[in-house]
Amino acid sequence: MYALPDGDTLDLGTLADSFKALSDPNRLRLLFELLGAGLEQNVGQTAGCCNVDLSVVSRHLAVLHQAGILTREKRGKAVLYGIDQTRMPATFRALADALEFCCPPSFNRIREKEK
Amino acid sequence: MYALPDGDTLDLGTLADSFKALSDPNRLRLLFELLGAGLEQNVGQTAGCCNVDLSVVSRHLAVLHQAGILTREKRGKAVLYGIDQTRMPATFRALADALEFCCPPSFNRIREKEK
DNA sequence: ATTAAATTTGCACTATCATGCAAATATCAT
DNA sequence: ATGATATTTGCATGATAGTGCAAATTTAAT
Repeated sequence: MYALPDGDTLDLGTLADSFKALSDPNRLRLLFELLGAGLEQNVGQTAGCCNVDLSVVSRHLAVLHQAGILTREKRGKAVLYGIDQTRMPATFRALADALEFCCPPSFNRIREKEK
Repeated sequence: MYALPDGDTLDLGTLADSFKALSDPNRLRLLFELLGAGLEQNVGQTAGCCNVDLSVVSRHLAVLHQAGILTREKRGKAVLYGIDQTRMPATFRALADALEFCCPPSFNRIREKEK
């Protein structure tokens, strides 16, 4: 559990799992596919972005859901995935802040000069 | 190459590599160690956060540097690592925006109702 | 009840990764 | 040069991950 400057608190294991879920190119393609669509899509529809077996897509989407990145909803015989907006946006922003405000203003500039 | 709403452009392979670098608990510990310090530290100093061999820490820090997350500077017989503020903060913010603004305002709320 | 459509699961295979230990390398101090 | 300190590299090992294919499962339609 890590406390961030803005008061947010991050669980390390959970965070690592989220990043692991995002560490595969095909999973990133699936995420951007859903981002571009702006709507929830079923497994077959999102599969268009990736040149892999449908079963692989199914597994990838499940991983992204498990990691809290996608929502999942059963709708008849289809399964709809969408962008989960509850956790990741805030997490990304907290990390951006942490990286930017951790160090003295001259931090990276000084390093550049010394190269 | 993906274009984001705010005009930023993301290379998928590079992004996947960054996330992969952040997908290991010990590497996250090292990152937060440096964040907490707020200063550049050498390998031995950062190693305190992780109960692993020093060689493992050395490799982890190298991975984080390769991924553009840490800066690396040789200083005498020591190697100093620090937070690299050039790319990741902007990337995290762009992703946060993309996730938040991709979908209609009611996106996740509707899903909740239907559960 | 059968059939069709969408998704998941089991299995096998290959590749990559995290780790520890020992040896090697680099740099500084004496 | 010798020795000390900091880091890296080679090697082996056990674990995990991405993938394709075939079979199983679930749900809707006829």
